[in-house]
Amino acid sequence: MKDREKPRQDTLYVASLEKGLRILEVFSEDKLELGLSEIARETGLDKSAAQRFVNTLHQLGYLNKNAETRRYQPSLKYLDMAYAYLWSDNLVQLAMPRLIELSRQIQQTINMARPIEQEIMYVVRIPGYRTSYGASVIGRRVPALTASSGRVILSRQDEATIHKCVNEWPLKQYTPWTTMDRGQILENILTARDKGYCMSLRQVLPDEINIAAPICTMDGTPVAAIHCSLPIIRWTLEQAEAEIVPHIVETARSISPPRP
Amino acid sequence: MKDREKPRQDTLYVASLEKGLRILEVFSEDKLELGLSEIARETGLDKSAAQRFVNTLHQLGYLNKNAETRRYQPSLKYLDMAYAYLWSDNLVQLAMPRLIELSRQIQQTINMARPIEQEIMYVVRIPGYRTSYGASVIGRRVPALTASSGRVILSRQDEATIHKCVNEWPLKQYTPWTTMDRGQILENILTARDKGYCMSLRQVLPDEINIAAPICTMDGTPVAAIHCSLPIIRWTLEQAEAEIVPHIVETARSISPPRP
DNA sequence: ACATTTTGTATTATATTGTAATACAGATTA
DNA sequence: TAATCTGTATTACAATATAATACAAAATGT
Repeated sequence: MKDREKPRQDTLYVASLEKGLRILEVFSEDKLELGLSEIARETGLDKSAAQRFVNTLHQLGYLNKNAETRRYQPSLKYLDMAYAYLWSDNLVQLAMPRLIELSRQIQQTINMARPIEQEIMYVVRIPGYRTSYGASVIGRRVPALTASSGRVILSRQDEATIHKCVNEWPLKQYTPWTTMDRGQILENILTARDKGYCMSLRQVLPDEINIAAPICTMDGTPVAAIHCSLPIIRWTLEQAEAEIVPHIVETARSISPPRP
Repeated sequence: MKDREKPRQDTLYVASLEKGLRILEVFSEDKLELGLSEIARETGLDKSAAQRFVNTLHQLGYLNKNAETRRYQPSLKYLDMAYAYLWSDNLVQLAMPRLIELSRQIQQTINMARPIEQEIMYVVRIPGYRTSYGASVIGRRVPALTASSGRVILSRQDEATIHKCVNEWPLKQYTPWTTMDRGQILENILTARDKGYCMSLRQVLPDEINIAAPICTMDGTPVAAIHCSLPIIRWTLEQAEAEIVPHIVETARSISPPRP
């Protein structure tokens, strides 16, 4: 916790709330269950502060306490937030029936993602046959430059923005084949811009082909993307292009949000 | 906001955190976008407090602000919580591949739910053909007595508990056919106890048959349930019993968690 | 089995932090 | 056009959250 962002020394800023939320946020894929000291360490709070905030969150029902180990875990209450979000995002609401229909048509895993900062986040996941657990969980973030959805969203920005982002945004190596060369990524994005969809190979999961198409508002601003995952052993790029791409592109096109 | 629960006048309790979380929680199915005054009204906070907390949540990125209307909405950050929860719940992790396999086998909507207080909450939803939006969103809560999953979970409690819950827990009328008679509900639960699964008709959605089976720990404690939804126009109870029930029951049985 | 460290819990005096009152401006409505 | 209803900004004040303790209970290593 070296570089603490100071969030404005404002009288309208409630620091206690931030600290409490830092604790809620600390739980993640590799921090599933934490003790008081670990929480203090990970959040940069001192022991007393951690004690008070964890206590509060426990009393409010956000953290479950394992009586034996005295360690804490996120509770079901975390999902209340997901529910609130999913209802308030009318793009998701609009898209859902079409995504279900699409998954039925092509019988493959379908995802919808939205850009957030320099990443994309999965907001809808309809698992196909043999979907891995990680690939079926909503809320997952992947660097925009690595995910086909992120690339296809970027491809709808103006060229200056594209170059800037390709050069500056973070990358993450998920598989031995994840492209770490920014030149290649740029090429992939420019191809996507011309074709209207993005195809990528083994970027996040080792055995997958991904095909993504953008969802834009009326004025052309990209606000989301849908993509499907194909097992690489059963599909060639040509097959995918012929049989899958038209469905993805058409479904994405059919989802034009009422409001940006 | 008449009956405010006082959460213990404890020096280890941070009231500011609670107030901030009250704001995060206020957004829901019918409160999708709120202005400052509305938030103040709904949470019982005064205008100044609402101002400070909303401001903080906005700066932290939890609330998106519509610049024109000056109203607030839950942001994508809400889904970070869902991600953290879903990874920390190893029952969900264990169940997911089997639920996917099940949905492939019977080609119907599959859900998994967990009990929380007097309700059940959907934690996994695998949509089938023509699934409505509300039926595909995780985090949804339904009174345990109304949902087939809730009833089948209750059916694994001891008889005294069953009677107590059936008499005291809340009901909610979702359709004209939702059972509001507690005697009938008790009967349904006792049948479920004997048969090992629960079948219910038009309880939450008007055109659905539901079949639920419990997931229990090694010592028999019910901790979750899975259930499927069948369109009532295409299935009779007899068909469902013959073709669907064995799959649901077997899948539920096969999911025995490593830890309670 | 023991000593040692780490972790969780409880209590306090202190001032920092959040508070509520107020005022004003921009929207919205009548 | 007047009258509300909003959102925003600024203040002096004190209640609230704070960090420093100390102790107990586990976990760890020898």
